Amino acid sequence: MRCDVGSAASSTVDGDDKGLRRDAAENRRRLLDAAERVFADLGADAPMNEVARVAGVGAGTLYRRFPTKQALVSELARRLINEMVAIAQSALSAEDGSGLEQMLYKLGAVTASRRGGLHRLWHDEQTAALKAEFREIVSQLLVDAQRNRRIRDDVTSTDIDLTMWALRGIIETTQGISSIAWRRHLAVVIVGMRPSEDSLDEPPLSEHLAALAKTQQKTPPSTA
Amino acid sequence: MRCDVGSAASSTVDGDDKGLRRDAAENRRRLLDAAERVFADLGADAPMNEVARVAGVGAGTLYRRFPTKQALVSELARRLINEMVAIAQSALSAEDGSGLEQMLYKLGAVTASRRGGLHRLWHDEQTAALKAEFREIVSQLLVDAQRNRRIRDDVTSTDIDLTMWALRGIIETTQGISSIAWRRHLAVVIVGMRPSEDSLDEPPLSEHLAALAKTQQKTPPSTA
Amino acid sequence: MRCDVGSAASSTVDGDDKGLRRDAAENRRRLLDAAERVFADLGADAPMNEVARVAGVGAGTLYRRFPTKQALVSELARRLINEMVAIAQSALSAEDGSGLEQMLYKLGAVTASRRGGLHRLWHDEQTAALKAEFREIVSQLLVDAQRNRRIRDDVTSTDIDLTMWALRGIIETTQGISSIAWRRHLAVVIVGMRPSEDSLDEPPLSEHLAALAKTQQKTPPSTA
Amino acid sequence: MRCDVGSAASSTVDGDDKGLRRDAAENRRRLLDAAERVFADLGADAPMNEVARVAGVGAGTLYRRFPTKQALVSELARRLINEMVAIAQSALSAEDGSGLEQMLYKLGAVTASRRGGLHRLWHDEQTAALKAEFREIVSQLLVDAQRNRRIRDDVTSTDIDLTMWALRGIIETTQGISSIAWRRHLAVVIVGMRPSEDSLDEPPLSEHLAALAKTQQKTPPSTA
DNA sequence: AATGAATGAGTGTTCATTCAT
DNA sequence: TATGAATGAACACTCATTCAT
Repeated sequence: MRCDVGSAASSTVDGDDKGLRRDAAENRRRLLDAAERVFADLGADAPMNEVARVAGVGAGTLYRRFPTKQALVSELARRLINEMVAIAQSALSAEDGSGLEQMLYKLGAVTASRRGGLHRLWHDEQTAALKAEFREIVSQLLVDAQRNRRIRDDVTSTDIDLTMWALRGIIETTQGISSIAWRRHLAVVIVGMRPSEDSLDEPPLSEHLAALAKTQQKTPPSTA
Repeated sequence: MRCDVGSAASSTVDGDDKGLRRDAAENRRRLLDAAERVFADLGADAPMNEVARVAGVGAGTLYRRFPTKQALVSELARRLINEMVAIAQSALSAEDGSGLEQMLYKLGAVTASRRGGLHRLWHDEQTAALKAEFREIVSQLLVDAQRNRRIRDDVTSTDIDLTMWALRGIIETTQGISSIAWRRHLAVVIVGMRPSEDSLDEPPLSEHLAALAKTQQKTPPSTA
Repeated sequence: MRCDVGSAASSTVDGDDKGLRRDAAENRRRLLDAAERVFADLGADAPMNEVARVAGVGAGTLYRRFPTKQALVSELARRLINEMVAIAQSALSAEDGSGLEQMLYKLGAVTASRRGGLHRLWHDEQTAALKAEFREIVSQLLVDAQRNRRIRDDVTSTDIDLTMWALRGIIETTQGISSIAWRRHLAVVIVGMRPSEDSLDEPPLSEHLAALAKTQQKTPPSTA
Repeated sequence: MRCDVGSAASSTVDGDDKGLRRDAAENRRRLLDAAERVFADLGADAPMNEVARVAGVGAGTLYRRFPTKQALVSELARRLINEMVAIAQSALSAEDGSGLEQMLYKLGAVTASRRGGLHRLWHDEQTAALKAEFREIVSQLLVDAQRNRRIRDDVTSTDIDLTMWALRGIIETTQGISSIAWRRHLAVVIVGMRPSEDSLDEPPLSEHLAALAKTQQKTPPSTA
């Protein structure tokens, strides 16, 4: 029951093909799609030659478009986060505060269709601005959900981050077993975030980070 | 004097050194400890030579004990699951039904301390028997928790699997940022599993798998 | 309309653009100038694409004019020797026998301004005729200098060759350190060539070559 | 009439094989000799694989001994300068002031036997200390020669540097034509350095460098 | 005719694995 | 039996050259 989604990857949200001749632009898209599939199937350390082969071009062409493997991976990250931003934005139109939940389900689906080694993508430096944009929208969705009493007040937007990373963990583990196992976990998590009398006994990640930042301000940076 | 014990899986944490001379057994342990540290520090594609170096032996000795890198990694998986079994067993002694929750927190801590790329270990064929043993205990813990009204009745043991995989996803992503971020998520999940009036709108993974198994029985296996 | 003029070598500095449309001729000159600059800056293994880029043309245009990199390099050699011939000719007008010395200083300056990896150019087959022309003039200059008692009689024109190669060695080594270090060595060499009582204890290169030629006549050529 | 001197390279002056097993030490020497021959035949950008092939080992063995190509080249440089130092030292024993001249002839012979791409070796950073040692000895030889009236007083030790670089230029150009052509040029240069009434009209390199250093002290370094 | 995108063999380098000592 | 040197198949990346537009 292998599911080579394949063409689903083509409908992405990126506009950086400007300034390229037609065939070059098409090649660029072909390369990115191939990379997505190859990294999905073989993991993040799949050979660049394999990406080129699947895209049906020579290695040189791949390197003409993406000067290093890292650049290719970064571009995949950018495409992914672009998609995430678009999903989050479209969730803003929900009027009953359910936008956050809608978004999470859609993000899970997108992540599952990009089964590949997306581990380190989140921390890619190149996408900082995009991630900030994404977080901004998530914050709005969260406030909206809380105002509508769908999500408890002590949930923070870092909890949404954790949830996405959690779903990724499940998706990676259940590859080839079930492509929707993550939905069950998300259902549990959403119930856990609903207003209730049970207290959340752990502080949110944001507090850890704040504490960490404060520590680093006091101690002189080790420059290592 | 090959030591491919394989199915002889016992529930001791490090019980497979029997049949080896004392020094050889110690060598074996040293190698596994070194591998754990090296994979944690350098990632799963750390060189075998580095493992040997840290263990203080020659590469040949490492390969005498573990004939391939995969064998070494599998053995790490076995050790990890052994530890998980031990943790689960010790949680059985809780009398108020909180054993499941205790276990999850402890498993998270163990996973976080094994930061290395243990992604695919869960599906390692060699550990099937151990995993069955682990699942058996988890089932008991779950029943116990449900009998004590700490966990809602429609939670299944596959939900515990999902939770562990979710924690792994978070741990991998937050490496170097926070070593306890996963605890917050676990708190949310546990609240989500508490008896409540909110329904879980998604079927558990076990149902997917059952459906899948039924399908595969009908279709002749593709032998691929 | 290939332009492999080859043996039609004239003594003009840039005379091989005849038969090309005006713009093509200009393109050709632009390419050669670009190549000179690029090889000077980046060394002899600078990429052809860089040459094209600096020339402001596409790679295809470069390859239309010079079918291989070697062809481009050979043409640079031809240009250089053309320049050398011109310098030698203009030195013929000195009336006091100092033409040879003037020429050597000017050749050094030209070589220093072509810092690029022009090592093997001297032996390029394409320039044999030009080199013969150059040697002819050098012989005249040498005779003139000897007649004027500026150069001792046992100096041969191969000594002038050696001197030029020596200057090239210095120029290559002192690149970026000093662009005129070679002048000092040339001054020493010229003093060494002045009539004096000190004997030159080594036979000139011409004798080695004569001996070599005689040997090869006896032994049948190995056809390898 | 190719002359694969070959084994002449083995009698070098280096003692860095200590701490290696016998076979490894032999391999190391084999690799250096092979590198010398390969770089001589194919130029400095000969493939590392070719060096390994000629040495009769795998690529990995070459890289075990020399972690980068640069390291291999540097080691060749070190061996060469070591030899030069030894030659210079042995020239110190001449009692009539002819040591400098003896040294130059011997250095020429050594350079000619290392026909390969020795261009950049002289400026290799790793050998600064060795070069200082060499220069120190050359200074002594020069003073000695001047005291014995064999060399004029306005010759400086940078003139000896220039002479060596000049010989290298000749040797590279005359490869395969004559292996001793450089001797004639050296004879001319030595006569040019003998005490005479002809003045050297150019300042020595040392003055250029001093001027350059002074300039750089005044202008703030451009950090480029 | 000019362009520059595409090609693919080749380069330096790494690392799982083998084997002589 | 333990060692670590040797191996050679990859891998990321480059560049001379070709060819569709």
